[in-house]
Amino acid sequence: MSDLTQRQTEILDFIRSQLRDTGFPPTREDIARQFGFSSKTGAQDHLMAIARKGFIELVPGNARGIRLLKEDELLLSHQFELPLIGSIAAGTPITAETNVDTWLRIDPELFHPRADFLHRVAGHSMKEANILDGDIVGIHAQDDADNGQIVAAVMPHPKTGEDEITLKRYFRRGKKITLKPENSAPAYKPLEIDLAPLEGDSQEQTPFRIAGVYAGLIRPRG
Amino acid sequence: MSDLTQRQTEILDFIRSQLRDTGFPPTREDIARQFGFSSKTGAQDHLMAIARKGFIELVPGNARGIRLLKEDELLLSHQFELPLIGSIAAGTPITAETNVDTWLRIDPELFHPRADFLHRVAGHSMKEANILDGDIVGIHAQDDADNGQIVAAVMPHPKTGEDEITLKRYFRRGKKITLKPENSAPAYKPLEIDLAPLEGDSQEQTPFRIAGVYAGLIRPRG
DNA sequence: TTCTGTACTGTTATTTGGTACAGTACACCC
DNA sequence: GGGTGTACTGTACCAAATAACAGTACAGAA
Repeated sequence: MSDLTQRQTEILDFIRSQLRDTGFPPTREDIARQFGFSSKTGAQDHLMAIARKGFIELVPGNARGIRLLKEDELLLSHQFELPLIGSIAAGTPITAETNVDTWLRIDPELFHPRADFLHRVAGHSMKEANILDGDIVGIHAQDDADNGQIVAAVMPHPKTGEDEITLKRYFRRGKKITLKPENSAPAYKPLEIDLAPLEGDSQEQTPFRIAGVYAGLIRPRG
Repeated sequence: MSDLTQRQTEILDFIRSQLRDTGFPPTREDIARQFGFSSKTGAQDHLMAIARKGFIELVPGNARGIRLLKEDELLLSHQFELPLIGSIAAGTPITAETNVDTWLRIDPELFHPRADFLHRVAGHSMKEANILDGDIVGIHAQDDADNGQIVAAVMPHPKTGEDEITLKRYFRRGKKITLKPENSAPAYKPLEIDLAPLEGDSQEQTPFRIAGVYAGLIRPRG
């Protein structure tokens, strides 16, 4: 299924907003007026292109005969849902389909900052930050962080070598990064990373990156 | 606001079903055809009656210019939402409209047991159960609890006398109930309630009831 | 008894709206 | 260089749809 062009997306959005505001779809003339076309044929052409790409259905001979398709997914699934990310397949972006375990119906805007994905915490390394084993944390995607923030770090598992997400408190001083667990038990040791040896080395993959910052959590059991 | 007649209800239902099925409202002719009228004026008369009674709005000069009113609740129907309960008006059930501060888009089934409503925690009395000030807890509505469970208890505030929700760990031994905060600081003292004097006393209001059991939480900030 | 509201039929005027045809211009791909 | 797709303008026709006017019939309330 091909994608919509910029203009076609604008027009589809206008149809959506008209449906929301007025309760019925716009006419060709409504669309032409909205976008400053002097002829309704312009609108018609766009509608036929959008229909051909499968985003709407045009009902011939019916005034305002525009039916939105694939809106169930948009309205029910993705607008108010967040992907739960488990393990991360090599070379894929975090939120790639393959990494999504499931979608949970939670409004992303509930978190501050807004959550872009979720991750289920395993283990007790952040216990003293009140993040417990089994909690589902909301992560706001960004590739940098301030000192002292809790970040979702992506790095290979020491044994399996597979990329995984871990939560740690982030500190940076010059080229030295410290990822600190929030558990004072001796088993939990801060991780020190020196960026210096990696500089200019385009072959070697940086073994660590920030996927985002901690934005809150859900604890699904009483 | 007067009620609709049988026929008007049928016609309003037809408009709803057309909107659901086709994505846009019917014309006067669609309605006439559906109900076997030989003239579209019949449909028009009904529409004007339904509009006069406030159930729809007719947009003059617009084909299919029928707008459903009072449909918001029906459409987004709180299916994947939970009410956030603040203070509780005297003599109302917990989840009564008046007690609902807002609706949050969270799937009730995310919690175990299923959450029926949410409550925002104020204060640090449950700190050692890892429930912090500002957390939003999910509550599964039930009027009893097992020993050691965390419950949402409803009782009058000691100063204002207004009913409010507090979280406490619940213990019962015979007629004696203990509501225990999870904070070992000396300011937080267990509350002892003796049910015995209340028995058979129908005049006196029981000053405490269980609204439900703790089913998990959301922490909306990083 | 009259008035008001519901529930229609029948006809007609007028506007709204869909759609076809003929162009122009630009960008990208092979 | 030709083909295809996008992004429009401009004209025109005609079916779709609204809306107004004139009725009929019945039922319940004042």
